[in-house]
Amino acid sequence: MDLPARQRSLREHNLAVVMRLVARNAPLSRAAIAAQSGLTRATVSAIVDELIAGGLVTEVSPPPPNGAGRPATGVVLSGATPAGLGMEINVDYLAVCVLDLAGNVRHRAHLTADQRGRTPSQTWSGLGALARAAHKAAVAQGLSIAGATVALPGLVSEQTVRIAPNLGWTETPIPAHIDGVPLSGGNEANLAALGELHALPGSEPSSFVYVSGEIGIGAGLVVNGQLFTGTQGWAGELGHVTVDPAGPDCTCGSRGCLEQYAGEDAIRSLSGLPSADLPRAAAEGSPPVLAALAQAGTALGVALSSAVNLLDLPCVVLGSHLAPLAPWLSPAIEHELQQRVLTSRWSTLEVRPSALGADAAIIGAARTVTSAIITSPAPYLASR
Amino acid sequence: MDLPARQRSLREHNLAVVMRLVARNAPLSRAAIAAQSGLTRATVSAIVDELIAGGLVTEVSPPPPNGAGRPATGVVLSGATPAGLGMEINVDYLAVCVLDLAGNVRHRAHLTADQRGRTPSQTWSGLGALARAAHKAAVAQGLSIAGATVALPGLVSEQTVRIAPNLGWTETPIPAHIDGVPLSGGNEANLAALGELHALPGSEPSSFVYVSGEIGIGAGLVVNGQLFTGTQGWAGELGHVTVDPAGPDCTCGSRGCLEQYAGEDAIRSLSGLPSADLPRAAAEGSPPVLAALAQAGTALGVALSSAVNLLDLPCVVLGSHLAPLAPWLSPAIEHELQQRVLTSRWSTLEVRPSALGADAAIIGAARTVTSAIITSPAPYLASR
DNA sequence: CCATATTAGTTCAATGGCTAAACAAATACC
DNA sequence: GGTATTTGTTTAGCCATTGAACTAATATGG
Repeated sequence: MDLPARQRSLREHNLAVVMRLVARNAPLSRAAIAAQSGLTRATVSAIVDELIAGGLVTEVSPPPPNGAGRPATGVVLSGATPAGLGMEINVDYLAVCVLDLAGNVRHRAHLTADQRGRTPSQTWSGLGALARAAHKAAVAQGLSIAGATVALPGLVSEQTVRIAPNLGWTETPIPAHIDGVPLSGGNEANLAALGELHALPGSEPSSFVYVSGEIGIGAGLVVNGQLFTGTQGWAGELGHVTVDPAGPDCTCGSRGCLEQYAGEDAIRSLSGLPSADLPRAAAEGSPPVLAALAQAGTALGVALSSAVNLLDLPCVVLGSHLAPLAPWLSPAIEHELQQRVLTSRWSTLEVRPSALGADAAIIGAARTVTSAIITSPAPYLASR
Repeated sequence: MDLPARQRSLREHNLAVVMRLVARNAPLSRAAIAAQSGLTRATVSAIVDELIAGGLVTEVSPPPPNGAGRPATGVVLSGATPAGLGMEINVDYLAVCVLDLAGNVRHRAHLTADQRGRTPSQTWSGLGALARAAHKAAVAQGLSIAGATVALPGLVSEQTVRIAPNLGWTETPIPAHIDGVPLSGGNEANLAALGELHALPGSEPSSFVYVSGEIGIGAGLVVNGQLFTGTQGWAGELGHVTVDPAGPDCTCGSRGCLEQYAGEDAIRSLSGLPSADLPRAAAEGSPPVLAALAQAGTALGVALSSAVNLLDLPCVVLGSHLAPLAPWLSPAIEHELQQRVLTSRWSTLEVRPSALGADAAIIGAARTVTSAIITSPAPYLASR
């Protein structure tokens, strides 16, 4: 339902306008902020003072003068106070990072540990230990953790993991707090897509399908800079798009699903080398591995073409275990996209590997915390 | 880019809050609007006065008193001034309707005429004649047409029809005005989905994939009450989702596309009865037609399962030529959805025929005009 | 070196939209 | 007829933004 606008709504909205401008273009002088926002210099001055008092922005030394007039003071996002804690529970590892408001990773930890034989409670406990260490490190750097988000390999809604097949989890509650910090959870592919979005240089592309490939395959969908999650947050199940209706049975109960062709186990099975280091074998030119990757690429291309036809997304980002395999998967993917996407004659379809690699999910998770403050600074300021 | 908030922004926002409440729940007293919006009675009174002065709402007689206290005056959307003109160019017909602010169809006209042998200029001219007659009829009823939208069977972006294969159009500009009224254009499936959205009783479901089936197949995607159009407005190309990667060649250059299985020509070809009245033959139990519909339903189910897995949409609405065939298509569609959609165990997937039938696109098109006024009344008020 | 032009940032009074409280209007009930 | 209740209006105060004026800090030309 719509919220009524009040006098205070003006200041809240314009705090966010200024924060977003500074986040995109720092350093920016007050006069430049005024010019770009359309607010007056008087208003911007008052807003910047409020943000400085709240520890969200800071001033930097002016650049060398390049003309007549008073030198400008630069305003940048502060690296000094609020930070976001991003975490990931995956099949083979737990990971955490602390991201400050300016987007710098201030702490990072990774624990290789098989989660498959452990109860959810044991896993949350292990993650809690990493979180405590991260929290401590952040405080030692003068940061305060404003919130935490954990990336999970499954369907997540209403603070519950509905199913994470590769962890063996069903209807598992996500704790409300971790080490005293408010905690929320999200799907790994969605959070990794958010991380990728912010790692892109400057402008384009801000629409893409991020493919997260492990045993299962998921996708994070970003449309014009916004994550698309569907009705209940369950969009992006690329791994269960039908490649061939009469294809092999899938664990989901269907047949011919993409993950039966391009999931990690499927590629190993296709190559006949169950324990191969796939990127290494591909780089060495192993014929069965190259053949398996070409087949997987074709299947990915078919499924991604359907995704692009439905969603109008001009770019495919290959993440997780698919990222190091991108050189061998991309040709087949691109070929299928070119053949099967109706709009390929008007817009160039691009396939590229993840810029953030294995850190995409934890950075994207931390980003949900910092982005919330940038997008809506007023609640944070009010809570101090 | 974000717009700065100004003093006037408060009134603009709250005009829209009130309009939206009245649109959803008319009639509503000023006191009820205040209670539901969170604004004070004093503010609501001033806002309603401004809307009444602008001809956007009107007062109705109070209902019978049912307790102590002054009787309330009801506020409803006005049927008396602004209206939207919705139009459709389809292969076999042109259609127009005039929709008032309260959602009533005040004029409707349909002209059966094959557009396939005509130039775009001839088609625009024919549509212009219908528009003039509709405009005249609206004025005679005391309405003024605030804007016009035309539904087209193809890809539309930047006031241009990029391609409409079944009309034979390529890079065809949409005129800026029609009979002196500002004109914009949109994809038929998208506009029909908007029409369906507003035809739903009360609340659920506000997320669905509307399947528009003619020779080609398109889809309008509605997620939590919002139309999803993708990066450039080209989302929803369901007809070119791959059903079988090795299937028959498609005119788009791909193979195994859904419209080769479930398009109107494809169903006729499958049944071996090229000129059959499909709904009638199905009702009479014609074996080749029933077999063809079962196959088409299976193919629709495979493609729609992929769409639902990707988009998290719990409902399928069958429109255009598929609507009267729904009783025979739905069983196979539902079967495939149940088998192939990962989330089918948590949410009930529904298949149903269009509520608006052949009028979905023209009503949805007119709705873009009236919805813009309800959602943002301030520009309309300022222009009077 | 000084006066002028220019740009950045601050100060101040006016404006308008919302609010809370008080008031007026119109009913039901005892 | 008096009191309670609900609806709708009036009024003065508050606050966030604005435009104009002012102050601060530089470059440039005579």
